[in-house]
Amino acid sequence: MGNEIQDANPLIKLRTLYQSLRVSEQKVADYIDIHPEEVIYLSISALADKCGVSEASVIRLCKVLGYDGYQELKINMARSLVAPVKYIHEEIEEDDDTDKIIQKVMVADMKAIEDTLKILDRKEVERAVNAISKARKLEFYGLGGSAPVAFDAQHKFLRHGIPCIAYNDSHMQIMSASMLGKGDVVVGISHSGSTKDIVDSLNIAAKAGAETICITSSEKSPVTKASSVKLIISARELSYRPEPMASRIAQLSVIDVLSVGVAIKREREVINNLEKSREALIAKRY
Amino acid sequence: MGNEIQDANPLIKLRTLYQSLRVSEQKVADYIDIHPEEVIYLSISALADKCGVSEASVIRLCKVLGYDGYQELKINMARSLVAPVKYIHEEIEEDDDTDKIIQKVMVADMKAIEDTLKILDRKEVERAVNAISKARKLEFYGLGGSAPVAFDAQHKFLRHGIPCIAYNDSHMQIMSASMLGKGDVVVGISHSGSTKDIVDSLNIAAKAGAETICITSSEKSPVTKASSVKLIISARELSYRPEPMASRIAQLSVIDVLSVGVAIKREREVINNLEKSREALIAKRY
DNA sequence: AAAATTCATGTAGTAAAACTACATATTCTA
DNA sequence: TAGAATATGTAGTTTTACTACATGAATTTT
Repeated sequence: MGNEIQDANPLIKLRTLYQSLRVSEQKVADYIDIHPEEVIYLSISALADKCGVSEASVIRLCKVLGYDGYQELKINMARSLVAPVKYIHEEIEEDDDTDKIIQKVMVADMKAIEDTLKILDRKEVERAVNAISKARKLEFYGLGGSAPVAFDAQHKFLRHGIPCIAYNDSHMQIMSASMLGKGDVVVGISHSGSTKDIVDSLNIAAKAGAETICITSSEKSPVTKASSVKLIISARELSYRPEPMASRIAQLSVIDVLSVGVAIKREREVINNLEKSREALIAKRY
Repeated sequence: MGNEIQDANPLIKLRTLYQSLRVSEQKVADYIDIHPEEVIYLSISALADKCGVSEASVIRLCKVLGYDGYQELKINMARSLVAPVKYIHEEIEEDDDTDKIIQKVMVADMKAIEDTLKILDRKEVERAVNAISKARKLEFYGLGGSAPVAFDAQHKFLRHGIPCIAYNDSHMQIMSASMLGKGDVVVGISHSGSTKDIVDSLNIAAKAGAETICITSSEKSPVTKASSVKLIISARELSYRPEPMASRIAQLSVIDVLSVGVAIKREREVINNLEKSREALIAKRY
């Protein structure tokens, strides 16, 4: 082991050194150049055979290229061969096959997180984490597609030992909001930022003295106006899907961020609480 | 040579099969997971030594992963390693600042989707889409952290006009499962793949004649055994968070895929149904 | 042009690596 | 606690990678 040039692309080296190679080595070089994909699965004897030369010549070639032996050549061949896949956001076409659909949908979901990562305001995240860490009571409000996000959040924070509840019933939301007070925290989740019931509940909660946080895709919207902490996510939806799918993924990722942020803040208690709930769940498993 | 799965990323395979590995194999898997760069230059005996197991165990691991032997594993490791992605999965440290936390958590979430994209079986997706498209009745079962995923799915498919319900109550799941019949479809969601109640419900549903689909991170697990269609997701969790977060993101992305897949299959009706439900919601907005 | 020298290549042998079959140990089950 | 099933290691075999050397071809020198 331990060669300095070992990370250079072997195929390129092969070509640059070609002229200085002996005839038998050139035969091997030729074969490798034409069948790189095959070579990485060949043994030295098999390759020598295919090229009509001796194993020794193959080894000599490896050394000339700067490798310690055939294994190292193969490994470096394999490394250089991978085609780095690029992920591009693409619209779904009606005649896409399953492969295409999987690719496009999942890439859109990834990009939603990537885009959100870029625009998410660090200061706002910090403010949200601080508020939640100290919360007496924590509530999540979501309707329709945002309801599962709210429940996901509830589940995460419950595990952290924070008194927490999620509502997807607008009446319950308003009722509960009116009973909040100082030190309580509400998180309203609305993709559009214009869900009337959520806005109402946030306003009521704020009036009652609670801290209001929103997660939304719309920077200037009724929901952001009604919130003191604004977590803005970004997601380019596939136009094929007229409803927000990618943004829900982004919302959940933001929940993850809050969850970890809070966890770190409450380190020690949290570790204990997680252990407790995990133990309680073991009986539910095989 | 000649294995069908050989192009899947071995590191990802390692993780999806981890739970089904023997202890000595897990030791090797751990080492590979932490030192992938080193392993591609190690001989089988050196690796066995470092892991404190026998060479035979290393070979067994290779075979479990679907390779013919250690050489093939190494080659495929090398091929998968090159991805010089700008986003790198990194563990959370206790003294990370907000910026770092946001970055690490969201990258972990993105990677979960990326990894899942790589291993998700196209054929299984197709089978799931076909079954759901024709389903008389569609049910989603999830408990704990998987419950929000089930509800998210319910929401999506309801919008597509498919009779659909999600349960996060194990009693309700079993009851409902027993009342299913031919033409009905059940989707069981379990990260670990070992949630007893979900497995029971799936078995009952299968006995009743329904098609059973699972979404899980564990390729060989009670849940996959109980399902005729297996959707395997991959997610490397941040060790800081002892519960699955990234995998839930991946699960949701798979739901998105199914949703779009089904939508395309049911093109015309779907568009109409979406219009209807959207109109019905407009009254709820400003 | 023959001898000497250098260089290219293959042969045969060796050490190590990869793999197999089996024996032993461990764990699970009844 | 016996028996079965499973997991793991041991020891032996085959294959691979590599080395040292021998042969032969090409080139140079006298």
